[in-house]
Amino acid sequence: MFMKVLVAEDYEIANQGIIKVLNDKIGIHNIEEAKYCDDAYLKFRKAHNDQEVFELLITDLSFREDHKIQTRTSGIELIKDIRSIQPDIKVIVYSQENRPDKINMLFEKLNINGYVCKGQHAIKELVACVDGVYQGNTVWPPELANNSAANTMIHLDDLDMILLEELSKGFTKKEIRTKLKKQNISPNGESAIDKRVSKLFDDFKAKNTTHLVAIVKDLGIL
Amino acid sequence: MFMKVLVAEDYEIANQGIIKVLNDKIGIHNIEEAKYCDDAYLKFRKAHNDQEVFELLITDLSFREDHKIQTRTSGIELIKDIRSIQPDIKVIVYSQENRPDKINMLFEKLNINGYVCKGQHAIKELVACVDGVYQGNTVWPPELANNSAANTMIHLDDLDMILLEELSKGFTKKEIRTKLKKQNISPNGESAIDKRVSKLFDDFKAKNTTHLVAIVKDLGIL
DNA sequence: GATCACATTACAGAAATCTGTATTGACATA
DNA sequence: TATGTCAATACAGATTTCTGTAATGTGATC
Repeated sequence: MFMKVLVAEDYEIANQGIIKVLNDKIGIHNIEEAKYCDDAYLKFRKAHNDQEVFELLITDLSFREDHKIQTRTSGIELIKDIRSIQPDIKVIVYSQENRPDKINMLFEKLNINGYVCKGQHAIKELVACVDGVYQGNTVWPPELANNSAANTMIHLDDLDMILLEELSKGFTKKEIRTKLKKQNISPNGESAIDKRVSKLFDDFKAKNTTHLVAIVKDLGIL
Repeated sequence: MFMKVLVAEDYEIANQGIIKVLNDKIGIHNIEEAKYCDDAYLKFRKAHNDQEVFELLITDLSFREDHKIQTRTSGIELIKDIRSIQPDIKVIVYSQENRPDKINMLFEKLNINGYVCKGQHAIKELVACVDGVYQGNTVWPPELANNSAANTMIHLDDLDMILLEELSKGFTKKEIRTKLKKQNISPNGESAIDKRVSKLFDDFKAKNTTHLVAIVKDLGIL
């Protein structure tokens, strides 16, 4: 089993809960906790420098902001930063998030190893997840495993994401086209962009750009 | 002090945490708990019918959905339903939400008596809040009390909310105008609507409708 | 009653959106 | 090589957005 684990979670109670589960149900005792992303990153760096690396990171996604100024404000940044130094570290996300698109994104873009939804059965799920990840598996939350949601999901490529992002920032399609040309991203023709956006309308059943952005915001894609 | 309290919160751990605080720190022992809004409503109704009314409701805002089909899915509906039967019941919201606009809305529209943010100092805040509410005060979370945020906040009236809502659903301004006329909501002239939306652009520093909707979605106003 | 401030309304025009059709080029397959 | 498919592109138009100006109405104040 994992020998050394880092837990990043800002709510003290949840943090202690995770540690207790790792202790009692799995028998992991070498655990460090952090209430802030930056704090977690520092502990990770120290362990890495001391050649006593963490084998598993369990982290929340959203960290409440308070008086302490943080350079990292979300678990996503934390994961990216840590993985850039130690690519083989296993990562389990423990979060409130239950939107399929977003969870899917975590597995696809960040290559996380497991996901546990905060909720009524979090303890059982967490134990199963840690076990599974230790055995080298990718552990999806039960709500999404074998679920058509992940398969029938609308696939958005980088250009789609750029378009959604820029549109939500209020840029016109002409402005976006100019930006794309500057950055040598193709396609960047007028009609190609129009068609892409129209396809997004179809995918999300949106009536117009405003509706589209509202929908993807609700889905948590943006 | 309050003699009978109803706690609605879907996470068992948090639920127990609230009860423990009420027990240990305030000395309230007649407490009922509910993990679902509907369940909370039923317990409320039963107590009301039995003439053993609750004096205080402590509720979360968001309730995770699971296999049980619920008619009420948010604390907001629960509060409205309960207040429609027993208008003088005191209500404290205990939630993750930390967006000033939304919290402000709870006080203004729902007339809640207190608000406690889930977080690092929730215990202390909850105790102070229950005390304050018992003394007849309205208790804002410390982050917002005496804070300019509440005062400098952009004031949105019903029409503003309708416009934001309809725009986010992808309706054109012409369609919205027609709707407003049908429902006898004024103003509903072309230019009045245009001007309202333009004012929203100014308020939220939005470039266009799409940008506006993205901003208010991020702020949680929609 | 006169005046001022303010909100609603009407109208108008430039810009952007959205939806078509038609053409071109790249690529895989027979 | 020939063919079919798909994406990118060009172009066009009808609709909507967004921003002005000007006219009208309403309510408060002197």
